[in-house]
Amino acid sequence: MKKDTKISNAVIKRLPRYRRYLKELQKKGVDKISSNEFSSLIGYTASQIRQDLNNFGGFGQQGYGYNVEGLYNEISAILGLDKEYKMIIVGAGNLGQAIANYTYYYKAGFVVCGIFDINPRLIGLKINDIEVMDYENIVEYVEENQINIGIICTTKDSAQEVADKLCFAGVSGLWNFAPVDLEVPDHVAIENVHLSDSLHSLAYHMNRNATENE
Amino acid sequence: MKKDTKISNAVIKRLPRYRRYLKELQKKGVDKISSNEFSSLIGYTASQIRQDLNNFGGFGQQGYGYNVEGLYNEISAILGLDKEYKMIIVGAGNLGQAIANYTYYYKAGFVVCGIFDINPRLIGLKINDIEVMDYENIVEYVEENQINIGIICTTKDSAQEVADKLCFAGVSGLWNFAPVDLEVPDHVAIENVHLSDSLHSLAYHMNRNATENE
DNA sequence: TAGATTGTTAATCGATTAACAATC
DNA sequence: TAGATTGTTAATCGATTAACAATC
Repeated sequence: MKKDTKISNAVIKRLPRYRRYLKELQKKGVDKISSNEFSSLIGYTASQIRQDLNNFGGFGQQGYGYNVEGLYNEISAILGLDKEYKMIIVGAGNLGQAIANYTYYYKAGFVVCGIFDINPRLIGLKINDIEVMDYENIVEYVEENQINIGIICTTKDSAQEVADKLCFAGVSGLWNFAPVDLEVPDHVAIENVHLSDSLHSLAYHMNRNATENE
Repeated sequence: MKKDTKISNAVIKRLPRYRRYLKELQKKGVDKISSNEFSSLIGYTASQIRQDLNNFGGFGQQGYGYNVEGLYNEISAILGLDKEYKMIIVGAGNLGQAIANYTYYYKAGFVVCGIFDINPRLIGLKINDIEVMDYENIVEYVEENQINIGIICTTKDSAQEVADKLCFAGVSGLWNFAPVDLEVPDHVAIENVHLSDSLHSLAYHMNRNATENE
C-alpha cells in the first residue's frame, strides 16, 4: 500500500460505498468486474474508480479487471475493518439508547462495551445487555478497558466537555451525534453525524424541486 | 433571492452549519458579525462565507457586516425551515423507534405523524405517542394526510421497494437510513444517512493517525 | 498474438481563495 | 469624509474526466 501522498477525504468517503457494492457482487457470486461494469453499477466514472483505487495500489489486472473478493478484502483492510474496535456511548438518552440497540455494525468489528450517563436513574440499567455506568468513572474505564472510540450522544452543551474528557482518557476516535462541531487534538479522529443538518439539507432540496419550474 | 444559477451541493451542505453558529451568536446577544469574525468562529474563510451567501443575495452591508438575526432568518428561509413538514417512519425496529423517540428536530417544524411496519406484533403499539400502523395501508395514509417526507428505517433489502411505494404515494423527500443507495424519480429529494459508512470512514482516519509517523 | 482493460499522465472542470473596486 | 467591510471578478488550487501507453 502506497503511503507517500496524502489521500483526499473525497476518496476516503467513497471507499465504504465501493466496499458495499463489492459485498453485494460477492453475494451474487460475481468474481471479477471491470472498471466500466463497476461504473454503471455504482454510478462513479470508470476513470474515477481506477484513480481512486490506484491511490492505494494496483489491485487490478490489465485485460481482466478487478477480482471482486480480493478488492473487497483490500478495501476492508485500507479502512481498518480487519481490526476490532471497542466503543463506549456517552449519554443514555433516546439517541444513546438507540445506538446501543442498533447492532447493525457489530458484525463489522465495532463492539459497544458500555454506556455512561450522569443521571442516577439511568445508572445501573441494562440496554441491549450493555450496562449504563456513572459518568464519574469514565476516564478510569476507558483506560482500563482500552476503549478506542467514544460515541457522543449528549446535548450540544456538554458535548465538548465530554470530548475533552474522552480524548484525555485516551480514545483515538470520536463519533459525534451532538449538533456541534468539536475541537479535538490532532491525533484523535472525529466523524460527525449531524442529523438535523442532514434533514435541513433535505428540506432545501425538496423546496428546490418544487420551485424549479417556476 | 437569485434563482438563475444552480447552486452547488457543497454550498447547501454548509448552510445548516452557518445557521447553527448564527443561532449561538443570537443566544449570546451578538447582533452583527463581519465575514472575518465569522470566519475565525466557524472555520471557513471569510472569502468563502461571502461567496456562499452571495449565491442567495446581498445580505450584508459594506462597512458594517451581517446582521445576525437577519441572516439567521434568511438562511432558515432558504433551507425551507419556515414551513412545516409531515413525516412518517417506515420500519419500527430499533432504528425506527429511535428516530421516533429522538424529538430533537421537532421544534424545527418536522413532525413524525406515524410509523409503519409489517410485523403484526408491532402494529398497534405506540412509540413516543406515535402509532405503529400496518404497512399495507401506507399509500392511503400518505395520500390522505399529505405526508411530505418518508423516513426509511428498514433493512437494505426492502428499502428500494419501500422507496418506490412512498414515491408513488406522493412524498417529496426521503430520509434514508438503510445502507443502500436508492433510485428515486427526479422530483423526489433524497438524503442518505449511512451510519456504517460514517463509522468506516472514522476507522480509516483512526488508523491513519496511528501510522502517520511511521 | 490480438483484445481487453488497467495504471497513469494530461486536460478539463469546478470550487476555493485572493484581490480590489464599490459602497455603506 | 475616512474607515470598514461587502460584493464580485480574477487567480489558484484540487478533484474529476479523458486519453492512451503499458501489459496481462
